[in-house]
Amino acid sequence: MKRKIASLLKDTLDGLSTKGEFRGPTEVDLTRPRQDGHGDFASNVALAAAKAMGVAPRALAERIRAAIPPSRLIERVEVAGPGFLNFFVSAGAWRDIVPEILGQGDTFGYLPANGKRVLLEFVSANPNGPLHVGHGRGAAYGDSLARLMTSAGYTVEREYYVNDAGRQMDILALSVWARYMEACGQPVAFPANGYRGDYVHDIARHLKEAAGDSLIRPDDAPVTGDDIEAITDARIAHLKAALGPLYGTLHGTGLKAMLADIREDLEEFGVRYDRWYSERSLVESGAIKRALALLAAHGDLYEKDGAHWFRATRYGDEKDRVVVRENAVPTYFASDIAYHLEKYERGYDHLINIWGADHHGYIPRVKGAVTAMGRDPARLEILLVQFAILYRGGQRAQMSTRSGDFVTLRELRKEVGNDAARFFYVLRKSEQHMDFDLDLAKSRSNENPVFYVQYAHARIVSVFRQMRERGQTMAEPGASDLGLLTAGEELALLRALNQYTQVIEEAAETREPHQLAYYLRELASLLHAYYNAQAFLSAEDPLRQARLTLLLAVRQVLANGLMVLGVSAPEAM
RNA sequence: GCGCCCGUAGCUCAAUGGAUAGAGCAACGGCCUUCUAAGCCGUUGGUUGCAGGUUCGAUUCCUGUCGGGCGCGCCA
Repeated sequence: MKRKIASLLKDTLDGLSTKGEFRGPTEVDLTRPRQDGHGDFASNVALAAAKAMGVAPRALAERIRAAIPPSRLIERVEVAGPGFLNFFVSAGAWRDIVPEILGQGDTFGYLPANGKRVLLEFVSANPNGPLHVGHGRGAAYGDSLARLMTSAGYTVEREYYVNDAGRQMDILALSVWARYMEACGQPVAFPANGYRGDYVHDIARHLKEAAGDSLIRPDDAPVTGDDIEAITDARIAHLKAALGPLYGTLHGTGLKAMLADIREDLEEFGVRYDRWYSERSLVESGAIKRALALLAAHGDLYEKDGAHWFRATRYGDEKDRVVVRENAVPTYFASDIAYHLEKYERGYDHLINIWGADHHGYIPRVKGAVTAMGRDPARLEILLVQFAILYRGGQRAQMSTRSGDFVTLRELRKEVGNDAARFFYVLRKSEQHMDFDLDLAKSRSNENPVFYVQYAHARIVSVFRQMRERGQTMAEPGASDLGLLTAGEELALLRALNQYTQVIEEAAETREPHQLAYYLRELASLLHAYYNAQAFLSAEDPLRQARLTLLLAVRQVLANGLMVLGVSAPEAM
């Protein structure tokens, strides 16, 4: 609808321009006014152009108004305020959306494919513990964005980058080994910075069942000083030497167990990945060497203090960054450079990374490396999801994977259900710090707005259930006379239905799923008001048919919108 | 200290550079012999942290300042 009005206005302005009666912006800016009396759409062209033309805004607006040709779309156009043009759309034009929705069904709201391939990488949490509620926000946001962009015409692939190569995984292995030794009746000192969660015990038990006592070794690593990190590194090195090839079994057991847990958790949450991309595979394929060679060829690598450095300051970063350590082991950053190069080589039109806000300082170096390798950094979009600050019993709750003191995503899902959790997460825009009240989120109360939207859907289904119970029937939707829909609530609903496609498009382009969540709440609100104000089944026949047809369209849009957010549309509550 | 994000009603949050800044929850008053009351209708609630600037017009853009979060590893 907006597009139709905009083109009508644009044609008018073009006409005036050729007659020399208008000079101004060629792009037509059309907005939806907040206030009822200001029409359905408003344009500020007269305000914007008046100064340059040296005329009064209202007078110019009046001239434009007079030049707008009559159209069945428009009931009237008013000049208001300082010089706004307010368009009032005719009821008939609004009603056209109903057959369109019913004709397209589940695919209503899908924009034509735009041929663009997008890679969306999100969550990518280290597999050294279960996902917690902080990861849940990234998961809900990323998956909703993927669905949203799919609906907006993109071809989207979801990817999870598995950090299976680093020191953190060695620390998990060491932690599992310590618990394993305990389980074998040979307790050893638990690493000071090890992972203390219960899941480590579980993995250790499974390891004992599978490997018996074959991994028992004396805990006699030479330990000196009081540097916790150094002690841990020494123990890891010692354990690797003591276990030999069996270290791979230990490491692999921890990794596999955590990955399986994360994968199952996400799938139950409605998030399915197209690819789980292993960091280790980059080491093994030589991709890291290749990426570093590219940087070197570009003159952006140098040696200092026995390490290899990327000249990140050349690309706007605060300092240069190490890519190969003194001990010849590449850093995580080196893997990431190779990973991004590989993403570019796969030929996507656009790359999106969703990161936790704590990684924002990492952006300049990654973009810098990409630029240095001759790739266009503009094609890499990094979206940050702010932390959720957790409150439990009115107190801030600490979240630490190390200590094992955290609320898992699985626990939250079990308490509130997937629907409530997903909706709750995407109701806040991602860059907003979010206060997550666990007691509120876990209480299955009507304070959770997802029920409000789902109830609207269930209510409509229920009307049709009642209809059948009363022995009434509904004719083909196309046969009803929608012209009978003249009540205020009906026009409000029709207007809202006309907005849906626009909401999808804007939410996708701005990467803001919360826009859709708010829209659905608004649509649900209009439905509830309609429900309370008008009778459907007891209305006279032609009117009843028209109203039921409208309800079908509303139900369809609610269902489609909820689907994009990964939330179910229940038939009954 | 430097950098990034945020600051809007009692609480949690919206608001595409536009007109009188909106919802939900909380509080208060109404609405179930008729399609689900997880609902509806109404009332109360604001110096958009503060001070400047740009603009016909600023919650939105710019500068400064205060407050909160995060980052500034040869961790990932």
